[in-house]
Amino acid sequence: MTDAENPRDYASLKFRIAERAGGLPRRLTQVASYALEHPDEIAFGTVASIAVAADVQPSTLVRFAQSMGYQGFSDLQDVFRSRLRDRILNYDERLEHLRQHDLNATKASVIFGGFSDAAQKSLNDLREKLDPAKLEEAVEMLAKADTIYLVGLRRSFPITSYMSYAFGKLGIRNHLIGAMGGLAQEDLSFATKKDVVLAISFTPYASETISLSQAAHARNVPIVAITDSPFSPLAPIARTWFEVTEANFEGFRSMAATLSLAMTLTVAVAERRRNPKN
Amino acid sequence: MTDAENPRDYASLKFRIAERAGGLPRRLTQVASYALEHPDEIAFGTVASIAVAADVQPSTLVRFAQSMGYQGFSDLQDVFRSRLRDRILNYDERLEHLRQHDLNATKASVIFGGFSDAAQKSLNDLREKLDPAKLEEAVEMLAKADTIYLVGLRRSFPITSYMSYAFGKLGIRNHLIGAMGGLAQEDLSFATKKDVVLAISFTPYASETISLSQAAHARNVPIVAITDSPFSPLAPIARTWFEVTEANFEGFRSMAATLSLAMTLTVAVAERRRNPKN
DNA sequence: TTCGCCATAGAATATCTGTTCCATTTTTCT
DNA sequence: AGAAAAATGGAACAGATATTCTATGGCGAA
Repeated sequence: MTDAENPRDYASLKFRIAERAGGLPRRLTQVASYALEHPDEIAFGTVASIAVAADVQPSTLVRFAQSMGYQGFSDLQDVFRSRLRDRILNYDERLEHLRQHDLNATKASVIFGGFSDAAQKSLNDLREKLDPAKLEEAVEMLAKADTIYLVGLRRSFPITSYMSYAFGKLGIRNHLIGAMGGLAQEDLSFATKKDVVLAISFTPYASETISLSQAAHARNVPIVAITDSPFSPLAPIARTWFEVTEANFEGFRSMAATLSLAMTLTVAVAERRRNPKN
Repeated sequence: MTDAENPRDYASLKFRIAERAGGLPRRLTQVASYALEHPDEIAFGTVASIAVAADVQPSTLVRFAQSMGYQGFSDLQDVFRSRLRDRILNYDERLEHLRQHDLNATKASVIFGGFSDAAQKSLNDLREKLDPAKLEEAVEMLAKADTIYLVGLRRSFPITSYMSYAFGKLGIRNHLIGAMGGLAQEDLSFATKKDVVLAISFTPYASETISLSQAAHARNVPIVAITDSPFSPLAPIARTWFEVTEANFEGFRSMAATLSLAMTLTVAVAERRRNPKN
């Protein structure tokens, strides 16, 4: 079985694992998937600790290593360690690697680079200017809300739909407005001043998002907004609002920063509800 | 001596070593300089092997670790290892870290930092391992498709809903499956081999996404998949698939990398349709 | 010098580590 | 359904590991 030649670098090993995993016994498959998912654990852990984490017997780990063609677990572990060594050590090589990639870069991979850059830049921007006090205020409002109404259309809809999903999982009552049905108006008209509207809209502001928010505002429903400019129609009516300017590539704006903020609000609100005040 | 709180991250430790190295006994100074010069030896080696390499006694290494405020060598070694494992810091570690530098860090802003780090890391990971050839193949398939069926539920739904929106704006015929209505099966059953299914699913794979994709595959509809492991049920049925592993913070996975890839596919497909072949 | 103190070397030790082995269960094939 | 083969769990074991301990060496102060 030991093919005499077995992978000494992580990439080949990963390939071999993926290749053989199909025809492997149950427990060994379990190890295989754990290994690919937690390579760092394999690199630094001990047989015992990994066994616990992967929920198998220590002996299974050894058998797995052997079935991949190694003499024992330690042998296989070396490969996982080499991955970490190489990664940090050759930072220069990494740049070189990127530069080479650029040479035979396809159109699509250039686009990917562009979007990734835009995402990174957006994240860095928001990190610099996000005001913790405002964040705190928004979390407080949302945590106290009876029901959270999520308003976002078009480009913002993925954000609100994510929040709705996450809030749902966390057991926080929420209402996703303007999904598909179209009868958004109806839903939002139930909102009272004990609820909170979280409105998300960017240039060019979807008119429905704005009119819905304004209507809610007219009925004294407090509003938290995420938007991209002090001139946004959401700014004047929101009790607190965040300015998030996403970088764009070829006219397509990133959503990374907004999403990061959305996740933060979601989790922080859940956290606040668990231990209020503080 | 043990200052009760001693560095748990490499940067702070490095600083402390440099700071104290001056007033240290001969042998300990020797260890200090060796440690700073060969950090990965410390991370990977054993007390015995490092002792030989640094030309000191094993016990000296232990004394060094203790003089830096750690309980023993293993304790100090953990810090050197943390440098290599690019794990996202968890909430407690982050709080601890910020306590020293940034005093007015609120709970929510700590969370925001965590999500931003997770997003950045995910993007970097994907940048390194995304294969341009695969990307090209997927773009080609999608560009030739009659209709693109977008399949993604739960956590993946924001992604597909974004793509549906963007494709729509670009005039590319697409069908968003499993939105809200629930009659997803119906929609997808119209797909033929001239269409393409773009399926997105991550652990734990939403059963409906999987069964829909399998049904389409059985009818010879080509599939492009975005998933997180070679063991994903989407991998074997997809004609081409992308492995995207998002970093997570406190159990909530980032979506930044997936989104970046999704935007790339969208724009690249539109581009390809405008100038085909190329 | 002589004393006292700290640093060091190196052996001793108790713990932990990877590996092996065998009985038991599960799967496969006839 | 029964027999053979494979896979698994769990304990046993030999070797390696980090740490502790003690004797020795070096150095400054009186």
